[in-house]
Amino acid sequence: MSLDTLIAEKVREAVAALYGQQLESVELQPTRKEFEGDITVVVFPMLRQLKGNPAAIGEAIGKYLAEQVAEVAAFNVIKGFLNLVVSDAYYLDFFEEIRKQDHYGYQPQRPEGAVMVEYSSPNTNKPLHLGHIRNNLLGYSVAEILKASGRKVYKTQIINDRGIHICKSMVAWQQFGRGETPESSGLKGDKLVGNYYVAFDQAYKKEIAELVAKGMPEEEAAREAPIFKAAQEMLRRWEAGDPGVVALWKEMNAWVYTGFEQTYRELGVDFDKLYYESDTYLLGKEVVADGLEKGVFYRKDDGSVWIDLTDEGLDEKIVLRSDGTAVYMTQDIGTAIQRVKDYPDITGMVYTVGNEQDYHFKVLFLILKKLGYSWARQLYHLSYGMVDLPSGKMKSREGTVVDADDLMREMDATARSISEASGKLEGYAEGEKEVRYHQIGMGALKYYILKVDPKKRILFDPEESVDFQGNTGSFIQYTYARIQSILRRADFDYNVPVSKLQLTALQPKEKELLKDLAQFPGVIAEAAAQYSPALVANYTYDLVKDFNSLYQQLSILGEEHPDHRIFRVQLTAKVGEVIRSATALLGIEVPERM
RNA sequence: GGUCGCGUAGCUCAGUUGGAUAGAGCAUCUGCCUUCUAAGCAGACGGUCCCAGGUUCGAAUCCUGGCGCGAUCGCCA
Repeated sequence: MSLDTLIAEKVREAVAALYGQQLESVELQPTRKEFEGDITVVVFPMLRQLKGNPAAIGEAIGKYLAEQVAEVAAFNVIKGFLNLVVSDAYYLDFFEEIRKQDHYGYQPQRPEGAVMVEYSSPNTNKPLHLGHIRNNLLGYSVAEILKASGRKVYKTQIINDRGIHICKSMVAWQQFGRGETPESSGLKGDKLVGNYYVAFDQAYKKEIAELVAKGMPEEEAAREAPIFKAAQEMLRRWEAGDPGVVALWKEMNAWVYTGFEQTYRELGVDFDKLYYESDTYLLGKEVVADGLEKGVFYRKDDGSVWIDLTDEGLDEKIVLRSDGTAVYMTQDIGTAIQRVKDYPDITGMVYTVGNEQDYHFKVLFLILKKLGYSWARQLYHLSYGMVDLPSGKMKSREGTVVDADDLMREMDATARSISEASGKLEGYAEGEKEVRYHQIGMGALKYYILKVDPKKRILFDPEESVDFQGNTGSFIQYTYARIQSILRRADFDYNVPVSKLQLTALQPKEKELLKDLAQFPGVIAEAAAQYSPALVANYTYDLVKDFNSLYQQLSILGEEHPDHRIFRVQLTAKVGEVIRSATALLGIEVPERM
C-alpha cells in the first residue's frame, strides 16, 4: 500500500472515531518545503461535513494519527493544513524494498493490448530538419514511456515515398544531374536529393518568369511551365508502372534512406516497422465502399464520397474523389486498418504529427469510430507545436531551415569546446571523446526540446537556445557522472540490507531524495497517461537538483558514521540508477565521466 | 469570420484532482574549490499569472465574455 493510501485510510478512521462521520474524500499533498513535514492533509474540504474550525480539527486528527499510526512521527497544524512528519523507519523500509530492484519504476509488460506509436514519417524529397527532430524525439520518448508503463509498443513510421514532390527531384536530377550520385559527389543521399528538389524549384520559377515575360498570366504559367509538366508526366508514368521511372525512383529513394538511417542513428531513434506510402496509398477504398453500405458515408451526384460530421460540430469531409481516387484521409483510414491487421494485438495508436493537422486527426478518429472499430477509442494524436526561429517560421524555399545533421554537428562541437576547456575528459582516446561529445551534445538538445510541453510552440534560437548550464541535459548528465565517480571510489561493500545498518537520524536532504525516488513510478504512469515526456524531464531535473544539494551539504564517502556512510552510498547509487532510467525514457544517454 | 491551441519574472519554462507567501533555469549582483567532478552549491534581485466578470471557505488552475499570438477551415499532403 502506498503511503498516501495508508494515510488517507487512517484519516478516515480518525474522523470516524472523533466525529462519527464518514469522509467522502481525503485530500493530500506533499508538504511544501518551507514547512515541517512530509505529507499534508488539507482540512478545508472536510468542513463541508464537519463543523468547527479547521485548525482545531487538524489538531485533533493530527493527535490521533500521531498516537495510532506508526508511520506518523509528528505533526503540526498551520491554518487549515495538517502537516505530518513521516517516520524515518517508513522511508528506510521503502528504500530497502526498491534498493535491489533492477529497473525500479518500470512496470513489467502487461499482456493486454499493444500500442503502435507513429513518428517521423518524412517525405523523401529533402533532408530532415529541426521540426523532424522535435517529432522524432517526442515520438521516441513517448514510445519508451509507454513501454516503461507496461504497454507493449510498436514504433513505426510511414514514409511518404511517392507523389509529385519526389518526381520533382527526379526530373531535376535527370535534367541537371549528369549522373551525380552520393558516391560521386560525397554527399549524403538525402542531401543530394534535396538539392535537386531545390534545383527544380529554381528552374520552375525561372520558367514561370519567362512565360510571364512573354505575356502569359502567372497562374497559367505555373501550370504550363515545361519542367512542371515534366514532373506531372513523371508521376503519371510512375503510377502506370513505367520501368525506367520506377527504377530511378527506387534508386533516388534508396539514397535518401541511407541518409535518413544515418540521421536516425545519430539521433538515437529506431523503428520496429516501416510503412511506405507507395504500398498504402491505394488502401482505404474498399473501406469507403463498406462505409457507404453501412450508411456512414454518402455519395454526391458527382460521384465523390463524403462523411457528414456536422452533428459532431465539424463539417463535411471528402473521403473519396469524384474520379474514384483516394485522398489523404482515405489512405489514413486504410493504413490504420492495415496496421491492426498486421499486428492484431494493437488496441491503440499514437500519431506524432504537428498541430497543423489537429483537425485532420479529429476527423480521422471520428470516422474510424463510426466505422465501428473497437481500437478507434484508443487513438491519440500526439500533437505538438511548431518550432519557430527568431526570424519566424522555417521555410525551405527561403533557406531558413535548420538542418538536422548540421544542428547535431553544432551541438557536438559546442560540447567539445566546453569539455576541452574543463579538461575533464583528458586521458580518453579521441574516439572515446567523440562518443562523449555526442552524448553531451544530444543530451542538451533532447532535454531542451523535451522539457517543454508538447503542445506549446518552441522558439529555437540556434545561437543561444541550447544551454549547458542550469536546467539542462548537461546538468543531469553531469550529476550522473559525479555519482559514478563516487561509486568508483567507494572501496567498501555497500551491498548490505538497510535493516542490518545502525543508522543515525535521516538528514532532511536524504529524506528529500527518498521522497523523490518514491515518486518515480507515479511519474512514469502520469507521463504515459498524458503522453508527455516533459513530466519525466521535469521530474529528473528535480531529482538531480536535490541530489546536488545533498552532495554539496553532506559528505557521502566522508560520512563519519560507518553504517550511515553505507546507506548514503546506497542512496547515491539508487539516485544514479533512477537518473539513468529516467533519461533513457527521454532518449538521453548518461556518461560515466564528463 | 467559424473552430482548435497557447498567453505565468527581462528571456526560456514548471506549477498535480482548485489549496499555504505562484516556483526553477538563463541574465544581473554576493558568497563558496587544500575536502566525493565549480557543467556545481548557497543567497539577492525580479510577478497587474493577458484583461474583466462569475463559481468557491479558497482560482494561475473551473465557467462566461473580451484582447493578443499561432494553427486550421482544398476533390493538397
